[in-house]
Amino acid sequence: METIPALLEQRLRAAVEDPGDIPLRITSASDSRFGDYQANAAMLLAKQRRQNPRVVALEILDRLKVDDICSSVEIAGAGFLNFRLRPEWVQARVEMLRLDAHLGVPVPERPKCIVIDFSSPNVAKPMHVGHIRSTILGDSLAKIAEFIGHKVVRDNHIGDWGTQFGMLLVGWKTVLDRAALERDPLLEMERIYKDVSARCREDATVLESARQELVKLQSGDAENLGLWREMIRLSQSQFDTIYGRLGVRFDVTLGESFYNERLHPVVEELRARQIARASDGAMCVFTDGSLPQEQDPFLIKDKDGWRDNPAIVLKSDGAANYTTTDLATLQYRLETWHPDEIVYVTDGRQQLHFRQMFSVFQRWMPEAAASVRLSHVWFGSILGDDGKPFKTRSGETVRLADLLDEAEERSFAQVSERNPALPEAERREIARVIGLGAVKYADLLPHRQGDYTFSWDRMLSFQGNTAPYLQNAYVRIQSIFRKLAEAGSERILGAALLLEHPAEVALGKRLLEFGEVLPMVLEDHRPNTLANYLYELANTFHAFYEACPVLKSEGAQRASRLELCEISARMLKTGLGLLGIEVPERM
RNA sequence: GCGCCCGUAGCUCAGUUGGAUAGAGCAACGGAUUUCUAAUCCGUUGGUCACUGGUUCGAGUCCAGUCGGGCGCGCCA
Repeated sequence: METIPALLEQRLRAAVEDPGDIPLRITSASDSRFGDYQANAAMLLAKQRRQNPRVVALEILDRLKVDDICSSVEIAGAGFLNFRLRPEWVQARVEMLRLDAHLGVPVPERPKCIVIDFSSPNVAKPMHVGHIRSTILGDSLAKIAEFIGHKVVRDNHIGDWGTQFGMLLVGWKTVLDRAALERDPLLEMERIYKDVSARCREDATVLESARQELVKLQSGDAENLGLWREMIRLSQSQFDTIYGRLGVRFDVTLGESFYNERLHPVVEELRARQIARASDGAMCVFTDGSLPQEQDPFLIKDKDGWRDNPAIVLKSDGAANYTTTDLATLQYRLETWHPDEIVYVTDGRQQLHFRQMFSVFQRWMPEAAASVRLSHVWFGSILGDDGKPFKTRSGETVRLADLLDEAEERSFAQVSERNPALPEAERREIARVIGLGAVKYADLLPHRQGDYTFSWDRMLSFQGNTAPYLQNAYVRIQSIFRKLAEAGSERILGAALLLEHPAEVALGKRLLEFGEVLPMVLEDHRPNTLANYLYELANTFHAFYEACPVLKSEGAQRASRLELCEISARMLKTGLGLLGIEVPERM
């Protein structure tokens, strides 16, 4: 189904004689007093043609044929074209929307293949609050892309290789507490890592033994490989528990180690093509001078002027590092899935790394680079009330499992207070849906590039722009349907819609906007736009709910209002689902 | 020092890619309920969009500079 702006743009295009490169865009009206949609094209055209904008607008208006869609088109202000939709046309569109399993979202002409690289926890470390944004954001983008109709590959690029395993192996062999490992494998692995890491700083012999264990692992020593696999297995099982709770799944989980045999060929190619060269015993990629100095990721300025800031692809000890791993991974993904886009969901501190990596890729495989979009989707940090990075009271990093537990506990206390009569099992389930929903929504609501302040009270509030508020809108609709069933009334399926009351028309228009919003959300990788839309939808629904009694109305009006409820519920459930948030049937 | 990001109501945040008189929520105050879940809705108060200049019909948005904050800057990822 086409969106309304798309339809109006077609009409506008037919009415403009020579648009040139002026975008004939239709946007929602900035103020509902002006109408429903507006076009600014006349002002842009007037500027280019050096004409009076209102005269240009008048010319367009003269040729514009939208009588079937709009009750009025007016010229206002400096040359705005304001479109007001016919209520009966809105009604017909909502009828179409009701039959559309895609909820008004246009189907892409050519579905893309999108690889999404997100979450990426490290083996032998507990998942902590730092992983939540990547996990939730990446999962939401994957769900949105899939819903729109693209093919999605969810790829968990876990950190399962690197120098830390030398220390972990030393710790495993010398200070491992089996009972503790049994109870909480990741906590124990973290403990032995910290233990050995601390001793390495004080004792060179420990550092040396860690180095030797690492060399043994890398050269295929059977015992160390076995222990390494055991660490991965234990870690993966903990990851799976968390992902299960969050409702997150992956299509592939290929850790860094998967790319080991591809690393040296990558370095060799870069060297052979003179993209990389030796420097201080390492292989490095330097600037090719194709960009202005300020924009060049391989240059940096200090007191003495511009100096090199190379990307290291092979360390002086002969080991490759993450730039190389990422390049090998990129090569593998191109060969395996031929994606149109690869999305990397990480925190903002890695911006320079990705700019360098993308740039090396461009120089290494220019033809492939021209056909794939590489998107570094980065996000800010989570802060505590004090404005500093979010930590526990004792100053530790917050473990993700603990955070989710606390969300459910706090939510359970709320639900129990409000609805003590419900059986405990049901209160637990409601608390799970609300608690996890609140955490996810709080994370997805702010613009992802800013830091945001974590607050239990705010995210769990039933007032304002929160998950519980949105879930409540859905629950109220379900309550209507429950009452209907209890009264033994039959719902007339597929009854005609009658949008008469202004609140009904407003709700209809709002429902039709979903299809406009969702493609933008994916294009900009910004689920917060969807969150804001859903809030507006819930708000508009509540206004309808107040103004238009459903069960107390009669006949065709009642049947129509029930249909509006049904579509609203479906859209709320689907929309929240795309944010990874479930809805309860009662709360 | 250089780069990236941020600075919008007392607080937490939006702002449809340059549009019309800058919007929500919380907090404060005032209304609406024999309820379809008031877990809601309606209203009032609250602004030098950090500052200065520039670009143009038009700037919170783009450009330059200043102030303030976060992050990053050769062998961690």
